[in-house]
Amino acid sequence: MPVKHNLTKAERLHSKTLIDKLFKNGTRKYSYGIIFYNLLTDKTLSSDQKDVSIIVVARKKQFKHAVDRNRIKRLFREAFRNNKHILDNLIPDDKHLMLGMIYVGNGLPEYSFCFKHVENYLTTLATHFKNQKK
RNA sequence: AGAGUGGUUUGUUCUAUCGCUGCGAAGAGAUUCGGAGAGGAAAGUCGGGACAACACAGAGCACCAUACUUCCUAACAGGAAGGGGCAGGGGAGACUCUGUCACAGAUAGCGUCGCAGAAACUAUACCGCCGUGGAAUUUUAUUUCGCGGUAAGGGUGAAAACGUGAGGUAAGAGCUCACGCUAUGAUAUGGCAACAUAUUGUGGGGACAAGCCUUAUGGGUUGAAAUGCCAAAUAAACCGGAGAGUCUGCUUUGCAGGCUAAGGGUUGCUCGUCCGAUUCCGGGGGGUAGGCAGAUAGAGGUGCGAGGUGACUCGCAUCGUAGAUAAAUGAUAGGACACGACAGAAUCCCGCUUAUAGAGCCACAAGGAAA
RNA sequence: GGUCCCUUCGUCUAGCGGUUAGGACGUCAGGUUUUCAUCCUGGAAACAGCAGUUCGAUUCUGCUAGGGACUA
Repeated sequence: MPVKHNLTKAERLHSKTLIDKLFKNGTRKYSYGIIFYNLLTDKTLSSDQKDVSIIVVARKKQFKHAVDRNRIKRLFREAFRNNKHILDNLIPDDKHLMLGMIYVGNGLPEYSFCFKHVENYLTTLATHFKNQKK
């Protein structure tokens, strides 16, 4: 069975209040120049979103050119798109998972780098949810 | 021959799979199909507009901008052509070529010109030059102390009352004259004009206006986080300041009306003007932070023809060309070549400035190294 | 997106076009002390960059770079 690799608008975080909540209350993890945030909320708060939604951040102070910021966001979105099947059917039905990624590494990342670290993070999250279900 | 510098034009491409944002079609829907999808600078936000909101009887002041002329443009601190200055080159010369210039006014006024120097602005007397009075030395003469004249010579400085020659004088001086330089007025000729040339009159110490300023011209303020509509939500909380006087009517408290006035508007100030008691102004707090419009066909591009020295304008034909809202162009695999620079739309447009690998074209050529 | 402001020793700051660019803290050297601290003396150390105006620019003007503030 082929896995779907879509990334629609509903899977991207765009509400300002939810973003503020994520970066204020979310659990934080740092690895290899990437800061990950995740937060589970009730689905009623974000009715138009799907089960999982993400946001990618590249700081303007660190990356002066808009070209570089766009590139980083695209690479991380691509990495998430190709790895999000790991979390399929693991989120509770009444909950909604928000993910945030801030890239603070030096220089522009390679795609293989992004792919590897996003995959690692998602698998750790997946094992965490599996344990919770049991 | 090549490396280099400056200007200008251009600014990788093909196939497959997965994926993103609008649009169109089909479908009850999930979804499927078709087609479109960053730049010459999208950047800086330096000018100017379009558009929108608010304001606007009027006058004065302040503030800001511009500054050789004519033209182009919707407009501009932009552009074109011309004029002038400066620098450099060529030429025996007449002259010519190239580059560059924020290029109105210093004879409206104020201010500044450090150090050095005698003196730095109604100029100045340190040395020197000349005249003259006194003293010393035995006289010619020299030295010295005063008074007066002088800007030729000296040295200082970025800058010291125009240069050369003659006259003139005690010595000198545009003090006078000739020639020249320069400022300005008048006339004539050429040019739309800036200006140029000629004749003639008057005059002669600067510099700085990217110091204040003067003159002329122009400028209402704020910018898509503007603005309009819908939905949701709420607070007439609290603090500070001002809430005065007088007249009339009703039935005492009080209420209503008029006048002056506090206050407010006139988007900097003053006058003026308008509003002016169910209070006004300021601070501060609470809620919401979603959607639609604005928003992509426009001072549009391309080609041809005509006009103009040119910027540009006119006519005809033709093209359909991003529209997101945490924000769309990416990833993987495989080829081609020069191995891909600067760099990503956020209301739109015109300019300017800055960045830019490689390739094409044009111009420039100093010094060094190698053969 | 828009409107503005600021860059001076290592840090915080003064600076009327002509200055040896001043001060404080820090730093270095010497002295004082048995030694350290304090104290005393002395030194090094800066105008963000590039052009223009001017006899002369940290100061005035333009461009570039960096930093900051405000704005529903």
